Amino acid sequence: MSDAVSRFLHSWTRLRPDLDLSTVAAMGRVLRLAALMNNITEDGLAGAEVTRPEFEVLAALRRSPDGLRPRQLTRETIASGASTTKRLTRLESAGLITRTPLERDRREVQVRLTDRGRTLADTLFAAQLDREATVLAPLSTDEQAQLADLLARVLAPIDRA
Amino acid sequence: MSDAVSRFLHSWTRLRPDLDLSTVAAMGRVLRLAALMNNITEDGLAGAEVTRPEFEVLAALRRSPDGLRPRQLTRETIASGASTTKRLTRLESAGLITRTPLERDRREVQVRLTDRGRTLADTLFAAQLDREATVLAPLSTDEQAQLADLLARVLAPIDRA
DNA sequence: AAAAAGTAATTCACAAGTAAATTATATTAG
DNA sequence: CTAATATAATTTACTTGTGAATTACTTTTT
Repeated sequence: MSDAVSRFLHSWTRLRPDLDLSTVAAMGRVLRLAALMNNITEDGLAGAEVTRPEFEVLAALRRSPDGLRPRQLTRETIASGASTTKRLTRLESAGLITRTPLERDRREVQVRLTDRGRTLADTLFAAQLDREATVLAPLSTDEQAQLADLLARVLAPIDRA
Repeated sequence: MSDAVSRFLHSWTRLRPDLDLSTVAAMGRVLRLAALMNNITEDGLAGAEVTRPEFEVLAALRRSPDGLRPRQLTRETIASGASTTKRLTRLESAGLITRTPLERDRREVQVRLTDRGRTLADTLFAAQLDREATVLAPLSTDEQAQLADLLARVLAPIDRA
């Protein structure tokens, strides 16, 4: 395999034969694939009404029919609270979401997609699935499932709700 | 599996049974694991002399004994040129790297680790390997190799030098 | 050899992200 | 019940990242 990580590994093995580099082969590639996929997504969203992080907020809301609170969005998108507030302010003034204070606890806010927000989320999500399918094309359906399973086992302990 | 992505998938399947969500199981987890691993790395580097992106520059330089040019660092770290310049300026004034104009083409610059930079890179890299090993612990050595192999095949077409 | 085109690094102007402080509300302890 | 503590969202002050313009060359064309 001649990706950047295999060159990386080769250099390190020669320089530091004392180190156990076995994790780099897997984790280095996870990090690199994610960075490249994020670039591909951003290119695909060029000219769209929202950026990639904003799209991630829309996608999280799309699959929660009753909406979510900012705190949950922060966790789902792995961002800071401050950045969630900024994205919500931007999405609200673009007419893609609404924010309504909760009755039972007025510190909290319920965030919901507007109709326009839902339509946009659906359009962009379909395009995102296409981009992901293109990138994953080198693997068979079985292999993709195998990959998903291995990753799920790594994630389970560190990605608890 | 009860990670965030499996809940994500479950919701989407109910909402949009028309979509082919098979890619999300794998790619969604790649993106999520990378984001969580980056957080873990940043926590681990708290109090260190460099940030995670700066560490990535040091690591790329560490495995290139003759140094690299900014352009190559930009590609290796998947960043913008402007951001590479900023990081190099910062690392240079911290005494961790040197920048020397090349003889054969004076537009270019050779970036090299100082002794202190190399020592720091080695220390931080060893700690990074430990963190990665901890995260990957749910998988056997064989499974980690299998994961690496699947990812390498996805990366090969999109990660050419 | 001069002009035009191309390229590497940097600078500039601005956008996006975050930790820490603040505001508003709810919960717990005395 | 009041004071102290805790929590959610936001604001503030600042850091980091980036596209586009600039600078300093090098290469190609005529």
